[in-house]
Amino acid sequence: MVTTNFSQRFIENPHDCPVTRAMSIIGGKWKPIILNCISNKSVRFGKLNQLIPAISNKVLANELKELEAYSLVKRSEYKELPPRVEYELTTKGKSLMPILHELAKWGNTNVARKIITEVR
Amino acid sequence: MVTTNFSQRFIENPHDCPVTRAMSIIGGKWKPIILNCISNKSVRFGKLNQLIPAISNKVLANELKELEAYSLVKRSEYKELPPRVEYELTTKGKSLMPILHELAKWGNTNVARKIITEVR
DNA sequence: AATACAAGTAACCAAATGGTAACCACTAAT
DNA sequence: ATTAGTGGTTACCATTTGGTTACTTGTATT
Repeated sequence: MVTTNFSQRFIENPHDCPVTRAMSIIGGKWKPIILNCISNKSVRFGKLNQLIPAISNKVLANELKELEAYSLVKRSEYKELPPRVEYELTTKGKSLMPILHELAKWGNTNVARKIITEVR
Repeated sequence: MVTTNFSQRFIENPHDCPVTRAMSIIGGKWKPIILNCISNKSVRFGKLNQLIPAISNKVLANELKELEAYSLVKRSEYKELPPRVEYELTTKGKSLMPILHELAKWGNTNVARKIITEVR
């Protein structure tokens, strides 16, 4: 049985640790940001690129593909002209919302703000 | 005013987004795992290396230094022989516990387990 | 005299990640 | 004929991150 507290447990296989599992799935530089952007509604590729201007379309495409492979995100292609592709959270993806919510909450604290402005 | 929901907001500066702030502080490959390991009690350097065997001591030392610079972790050096150094969460560091908790909770779900075993 | 322990550091190298710019397909509008 | 819009892909390169091994410091033990 695997528990949540690993403070004193030797982890032979890194993936026996739930935090390691979670981080290896959504721990990329951009994944939580992307997930957050599509957490309310489906969003088009181009719109995501606008919402996250610092990401290149190559990386955005890669990250979305990965999230789709994990079935956390659903890609819907509409055969229109010009083409339209929408991304949204699947039910599995929505199970990440408590994490995203806590991340956003903490990221809004003064602790986080100060670290960004003073240390980084 | 900065809100938590950015679905339709253009983010000129990435750090205007709370999720981006949070990820740029604790988003490293090892940081949440380290924080999780010291979340209950102070832990020695060598013990951390045992708890997270996949991390090299160079990287562990670097990550701890960064977390210390952010005042999320406190380093206590005991002038004994052989030397003893203990790491623990500061009050600020403890404010991360809801995130760590949600990460661990999600990492324990079947959704996460299946992604690890089937996709990665 | 050599070895061990703990907590690192230094030098060096390998791999992963990220970024840039150009390009493609399709059709409509100019 | 060219340009525009959308959602990418490809090739190439730069940066970041991570890993390995050896070394250090100081005392105690063998």
